[in-house]
Amino acid sequence: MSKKESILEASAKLFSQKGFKDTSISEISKITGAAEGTIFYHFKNKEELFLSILEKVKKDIIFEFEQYFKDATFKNGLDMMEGTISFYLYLAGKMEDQFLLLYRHYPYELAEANLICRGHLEEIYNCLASIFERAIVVGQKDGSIANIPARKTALIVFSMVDGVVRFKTYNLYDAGALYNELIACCKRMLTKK
Amino acid sequence: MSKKESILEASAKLFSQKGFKDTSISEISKITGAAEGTIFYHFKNKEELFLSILEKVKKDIIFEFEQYFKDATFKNGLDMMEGTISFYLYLAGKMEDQFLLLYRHYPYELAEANLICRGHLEEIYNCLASIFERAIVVGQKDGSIANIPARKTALIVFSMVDGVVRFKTYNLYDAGALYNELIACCKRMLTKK
DNA sequence: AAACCAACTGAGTAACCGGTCAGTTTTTTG
DNA sequence: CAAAAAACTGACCGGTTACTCAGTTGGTTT
Repeated sequence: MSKKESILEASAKLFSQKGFKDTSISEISKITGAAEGTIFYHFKNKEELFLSILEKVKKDIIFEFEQYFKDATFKNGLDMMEGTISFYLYLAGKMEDQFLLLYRHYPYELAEANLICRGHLEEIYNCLASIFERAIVVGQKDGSIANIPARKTALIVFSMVDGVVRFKTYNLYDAGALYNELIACCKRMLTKK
Repeated sequence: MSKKESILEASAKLFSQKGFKDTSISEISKITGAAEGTIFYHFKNKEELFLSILEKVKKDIIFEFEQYFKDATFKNGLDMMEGTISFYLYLAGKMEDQFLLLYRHYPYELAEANLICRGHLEEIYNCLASIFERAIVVGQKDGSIANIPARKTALIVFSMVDGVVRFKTYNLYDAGALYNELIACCKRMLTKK
């Protein structure tokens, strides 16, 4: 692995686990074995290093969902929603560090001043919301999901699933223990009476 | 207002809006007009200043809910749940700074090392989860809510509502625009088929 | 072998950080 | 009013921060 790659990898982990401000360049230098100067040779400054990491997170998340839907088949829209939630929870575990980065405040604070950062975040959330929305639209066509506002309901399902993942992140509750109930709640929410 | 109170007020706002690490003692000093030494006269160190703020947040949130339930009357458990969600969203707006503080990572990181911090957080979340749970239990007795696991479902409703508030906090979606749909989703989730 | 160049180095810098402390001012008490 | 206590001050300190830059390295081209 090149020095640049190892800098990206190490700082992604540190930014996720400790936060942007709490991660110093000297720490990244020590872990990677690269001199501090090397870090600034590859990245103009600390902020640009962060943006490179965020861009990778965006690409990785979108890629993973694309791969999942490429091979997956569903009985109907409701089944597709169950699969989506299930995969989201799986991914939040597999890509724990990347998700943690998105649960921190720094990206959203930076997004207020930096258009590139804002663009990455909007792409990520738009992609995720659209995935949930698509399942609802499909389900409404095949009759497995009730006639409810697709986009708004998608956002609520998304925030529900994401909320459970966050609780786990903060060590408040175990998302795994809530899995069955989460799916059951979601089904009651989406199906016809 | 005493110097100590103005230090607490100003630093609560700054810790919420900028984060713990990004708020310097000199900044608190400038805003309050208190000398830096005065801050350390009233609070042993920066961490203890934070704990004082967190304790106040805990007391305020619990007090607000107590006040609400003291005067409120509900038709049944489902109505109680609607009132609870509604009040939670109202409170998240009214006490925006205090909620923002709880959405940051610092409290949870500190909680891993500091038992007092952990205690405050557990009290807050336990209180909130119990409020949602109580509405479900009441609803199951009067028949307005289906026979579903009360505690687990309460956690899911809580994380759903909280997730929507967070999205608003991050300027991703407007929680207000989702209000009607949130209540509708919750009703479908809780009522019998 | 000489010239070239991207990759890399780490000592150095100015700014800032949380925290201390000896001393001053204000308030309370006897 | 005087003495004691509490509140307050800001210069000062050692340590850390992001970032710079003059110089070195090692592989490729001519």
